[in-house]
Amino acid sequence: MTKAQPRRRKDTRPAELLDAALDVFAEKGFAAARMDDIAARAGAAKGTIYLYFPSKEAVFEALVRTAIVPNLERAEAVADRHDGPIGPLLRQLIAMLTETLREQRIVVLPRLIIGEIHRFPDLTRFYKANVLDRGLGLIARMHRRGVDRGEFRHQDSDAVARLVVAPILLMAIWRTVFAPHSDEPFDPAPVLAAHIETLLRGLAADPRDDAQEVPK
Amino acid sequence: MTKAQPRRRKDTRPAELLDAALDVFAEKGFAAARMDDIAARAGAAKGTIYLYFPSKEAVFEALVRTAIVPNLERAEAVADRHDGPIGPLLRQLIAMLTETLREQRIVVLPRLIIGEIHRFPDLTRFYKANVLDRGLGLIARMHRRGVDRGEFRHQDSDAVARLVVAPILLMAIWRTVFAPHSDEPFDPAPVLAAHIETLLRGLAADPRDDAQEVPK
Amino acid sequence: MTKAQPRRRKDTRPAELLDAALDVFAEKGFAAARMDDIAARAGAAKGTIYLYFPSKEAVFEALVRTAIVPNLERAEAVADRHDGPIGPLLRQLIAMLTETLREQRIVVLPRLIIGEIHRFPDLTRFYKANVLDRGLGLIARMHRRGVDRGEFRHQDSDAVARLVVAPILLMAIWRTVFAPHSDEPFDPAPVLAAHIETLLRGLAADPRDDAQEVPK
Amino acid sequence: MTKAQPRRRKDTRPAELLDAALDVFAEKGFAAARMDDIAARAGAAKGTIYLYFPSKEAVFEALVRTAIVPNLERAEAVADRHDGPIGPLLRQLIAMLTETLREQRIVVLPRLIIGEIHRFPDLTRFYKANVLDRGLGLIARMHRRGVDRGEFRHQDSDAVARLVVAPILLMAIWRTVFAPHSDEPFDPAPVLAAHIETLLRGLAADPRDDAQEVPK
DNA sequence: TATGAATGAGAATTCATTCAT
DNA sequence: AATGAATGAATTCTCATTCAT
Repeated sequence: MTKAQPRRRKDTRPAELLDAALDVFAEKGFAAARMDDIAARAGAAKGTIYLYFPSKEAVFEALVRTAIVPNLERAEAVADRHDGPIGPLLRQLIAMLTETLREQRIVVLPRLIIGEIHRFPDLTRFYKANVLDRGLGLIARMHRRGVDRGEFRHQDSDAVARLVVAPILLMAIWRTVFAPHSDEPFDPAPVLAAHIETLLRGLAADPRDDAQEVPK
Repeated sequence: MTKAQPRRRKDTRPAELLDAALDVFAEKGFAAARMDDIAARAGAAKGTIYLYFPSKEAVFEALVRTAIVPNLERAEAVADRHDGPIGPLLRQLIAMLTETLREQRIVVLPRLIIGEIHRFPDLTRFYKANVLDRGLGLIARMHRRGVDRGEFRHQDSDAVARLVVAPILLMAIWRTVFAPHSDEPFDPAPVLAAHIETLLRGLAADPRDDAQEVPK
Repeated sequence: MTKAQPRRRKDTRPAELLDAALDVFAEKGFAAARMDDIAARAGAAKGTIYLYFPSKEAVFEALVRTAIVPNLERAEAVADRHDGPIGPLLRQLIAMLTETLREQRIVVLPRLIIGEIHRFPDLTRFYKANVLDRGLGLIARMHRRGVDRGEFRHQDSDAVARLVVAPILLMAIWRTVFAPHSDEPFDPAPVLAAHIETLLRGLAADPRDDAQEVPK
Repeated sequence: MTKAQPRRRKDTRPAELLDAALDVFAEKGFAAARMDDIAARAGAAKGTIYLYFPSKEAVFEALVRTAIVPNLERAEAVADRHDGPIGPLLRQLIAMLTETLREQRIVVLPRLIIGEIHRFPDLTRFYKANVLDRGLGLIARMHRRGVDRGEFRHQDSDAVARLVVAPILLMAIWRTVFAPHSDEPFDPAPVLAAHIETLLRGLAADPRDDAQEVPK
């Protein structure tokens, strides 16, 4: 009954569909998301999705593959350009990650990935290699640089990298899973402040160095 | 046409079924888990589940409601009994949580809950109130006690509580989601060591106090 | 959990069960009635029904077989004993049928039988032979007697018998099917009055004979 | 794995499905009718039904809502157009109803409705208001007109309306319920003749007026 | 390219029936 | 005689996928 939009630019359609898919997956999870829903939210017919993606699985994979890497590349660019003490860089990277996850659309991805990715072995490997190992590797390298500079104590840098991101990811999850069903709004600011403060003190070679204010 | 073998196990059956459900949900997620699978793994017929739980949703709810609170109560008992410096208590609580999540059966729960609980508003509220707020509250109280004793710096105790658990939960998730699809085995020990070390230094009023070894 | 009533008199149990079955079938129809419901309403356990009836079908059959014939026999007794003009006898038989169907428990039977009996070929034959043909036959014989006495016009007595019972059965159906969902209560009295009045005038050899009042 | 053959029949499909549903409901009753059966008889797949009706209940409702009203409207048109004595009109209306119910497809509806409609409260109200009250109202109005013209005796017209239809409905029920399980074929003609004859004599102000032959 | 009617495998749920106690 | 836990066949409904238009 609906007349198709005259002609959709073939090259923007996939992105529109993935955009819609993100919303629907976020709302219902992978299994409960219906292709109909995704199509409807993208203003397309169900069959149209199959012109661009061979299956529902493929939609999920494409979504995960495309949604995060660009953000990671921005972080890498910042780190590459950086010079000088590592503490402030770490603050900045944490701020970037936090900022990314503040965006309403993206914040659901950690939950979605944690909840659903285990059924996609290929995607899991891709994600681990191209997002997690790469992102954690970046932070680990920065930490190692800080150790080399005498700024940080000597610690297992790969382990430290996990400590850096854990509270931020958990806040994102909290916001999508529990905050919507809670009475009081959740304010991430104090947690973020405590995280940076505690982390940098905990990492510092001489903790006294790091009594600066939390930015943001 | 029917083969009945009533083994008169009315009182043990629910636990057996939830046990089986934990495995199946862990393996497939909520949506992909089939009642047939759960029944089969419990050595029962499909219909038997419905003698004890009115729906698949109810099985999930019962599982989440019963699986965690006992562990939390053990932690509370330890904290109640504790006297003296808080640092070692915090180490002990972290060790308990880690130990609980080391058990193969339970480790999947964080992933399962994060991935699926959003479709169960009542359960979400229950879980937030009876597990998260309660568990985080316990840690926050301990931290506050440490601040009062002059052992810890003054910080937002509710925020700190999140920092305490975040790396441990994320390790549990890592183990169920990414480790199975990875080549190298994942060793949580160094992360745990770095976590305790960094955390206690970061929290300490005088970081130098806390140069002890990680117990593990 | 319920301790069985010490010992149920074996001979009253079937009747109690059929009594319960009547209520449950009436409320839900045959297919939607659960053996559990019937047992519960009879204060027995589900398995108990199977001590007396081999199947749900058998319960229905027993119910239909036993519920009506006694009423019919009472009518036959009245007719056998009767002497004199047939008009008043017809009034009395109509009143008896009406009275039987006024009883709340029995009124549902016409609907139940009409709705469900077609799935029970044996029962259908039994019911047709032992209730319908027998009841209609009784009325037809009475009509024929009236014709012979010169009281009624000559008409097909078998056909007339159907005319006699049709409005009464339809009122019973109306009461169970439509009256419960209606705002105004349904009053069968005027229909019954009109029926007797119209019928006896319609049958009478000389209609003028039958201008008496309707008894009610 | 799937064989799709969209024959673009969106506008005729619902009617085809209801047609099939009438047959299947007639044969098995509502509860025992399987969606598979209905689909198969309509030459469609099970899922197709759900494109047009949200549930089995909805199919039944749609069937009842659409199957009868048109017939009623034809009767109203006849009555509206009618002028002159009411007796012949009544004969004609009775003949129309009889004729409608002679059609093999429709004759099952009274049984079906009586047996199953009680589980559909909305439909029951709809049916009572739009079929029964409307149809009985039509006949009652005609009767009242006959009383006004001095053609009929004074009687409760609403009650009379029920007397008019009762034998016809019961014959329809007889034909679907008992005749198929009976040895001798059931011939409605003599009952119909007796009905019209008896009724019109019974209603007539001066019964002698109505010694005409029964048509049909 | 785009559509959406049609398909049918698949899964949750129900409940008559059985039988060990 | 009575019980009620256990069974599993049966049925509704869902939705990813196909393909004629």
